[in-house]
Amino acid sequence: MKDRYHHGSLRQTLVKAALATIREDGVEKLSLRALARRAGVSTGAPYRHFADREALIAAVLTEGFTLFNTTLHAAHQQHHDDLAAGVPRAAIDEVVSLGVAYVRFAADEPELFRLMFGRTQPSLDTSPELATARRRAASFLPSALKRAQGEGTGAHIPLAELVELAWAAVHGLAMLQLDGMLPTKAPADAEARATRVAGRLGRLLSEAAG
Amino acid sequence: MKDRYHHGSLRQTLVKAALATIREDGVEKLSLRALARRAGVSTGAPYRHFADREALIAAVLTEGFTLFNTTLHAAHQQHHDDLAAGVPRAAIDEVVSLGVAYVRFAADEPELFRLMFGRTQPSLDTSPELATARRRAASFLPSALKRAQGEGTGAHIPLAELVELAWAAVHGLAMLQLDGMLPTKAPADAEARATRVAGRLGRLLSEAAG
DNA sequence: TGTACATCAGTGAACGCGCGTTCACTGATGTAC
DNA sequence: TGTACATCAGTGAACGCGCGTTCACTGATGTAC
Repeated sequence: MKDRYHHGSLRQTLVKAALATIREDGVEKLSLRALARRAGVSTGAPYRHFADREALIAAVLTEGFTLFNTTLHAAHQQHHDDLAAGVPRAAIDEVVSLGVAYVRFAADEPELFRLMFGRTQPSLDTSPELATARRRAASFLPSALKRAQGEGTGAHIPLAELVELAWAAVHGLAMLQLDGMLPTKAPADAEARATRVAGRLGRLLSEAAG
Repeated sequence: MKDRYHHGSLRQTLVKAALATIREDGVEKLSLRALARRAGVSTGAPYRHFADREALIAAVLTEGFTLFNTTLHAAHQQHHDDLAAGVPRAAIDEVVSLGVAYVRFAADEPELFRLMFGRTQPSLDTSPELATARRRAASFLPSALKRAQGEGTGAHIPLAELVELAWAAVHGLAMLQLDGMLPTKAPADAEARATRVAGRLGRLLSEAAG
């Protein structure tokens, strides 16, 4: 594989290598030359597969949102049976799970998360796959919250407002932890805090409804 | 001033120019060479005042937190009289004002805010002024929330938990708006949303207390 | 008040670096006959 | 099945860039006498 003139799957290899580099050093450090080196390929090779650096980043971003969506979807699935069975408070529990999964993803993938939710070059949003993945990521919380309203939780608050509040809380927690603004000794602390905050918010919303 | 061999206040000029550059293009684009050019001074001159690029950034960061603290302090002051007079709900109103001021600052100073709350080089935290300014910034919300608890709002929730929740919500809102994740047509939208979310959170906490 | 001198701020050329991107090329692959 | 040829992936040298940082220097400033 290393010796062949034609690599065979360079595009994929480059995206993987880019992901690894970003995980290690962040996007700023990502360079096509270093990437080519890492992939064992010449300087010009990446340009066969990506128009420029931005295009490569867009591909990584898409990959990132796909991973994120997988995580959130797993959190959703966890509650699938309870939801189907109409177990009381199943939906608000789902919201909490989504929140915890969100924060956990940020903690597990700090650089990727920062890239995904950082300053967005407008040029990056030309890719339709990326737009789709982005939209899907933004859909989990609203639909779970809508279900929660069906259970009566926060039913008196407009859905859009509920989404703003919950998303902000979860996103802020993720960010503050990434930035070390909250005292976090162990990774377990992050998880515990996410559970605590999401749970608290869920309870506040439930109480207010009753 | 431009013609003199000795600039006279180059250090200050450089920090100002750095702030301006960051506002325009973000930290990544900040280069000492460009800065020297902007200040009308030779390439080597900045090194009279800053050991390296990092040191300059630390100075800008300190400036940034000072501005931030001024904003938050103003929001606090606005409620000073009501607090002193023991007006009911004065403290929770103060919390809401702080939240709105926080989000407004982020909207007004997107790049600076990103820098302040972004990935922190450990090397940046050697400056004691910066550490002080950081600590002060982190103190407004906790002390206002403590006063709110005195009024009964969220009194049954541990203060630390209250701080986590409120800070996360406010910080997340600021970040999501910066990143364009929330539909924001006008700057006024940002302000309105901040008021809405902070107000909602305040009400949830008050209701839960009653 | 005037002079010598130390101090220190700013100069500008230079070093070395890694980058993004291009381009004429080479070598492998697959397809038409 | 074998051959000619088009296609396309990867090569590696080259261009031009801006950067951080250093250093021997020059010119201004202030201080001691």
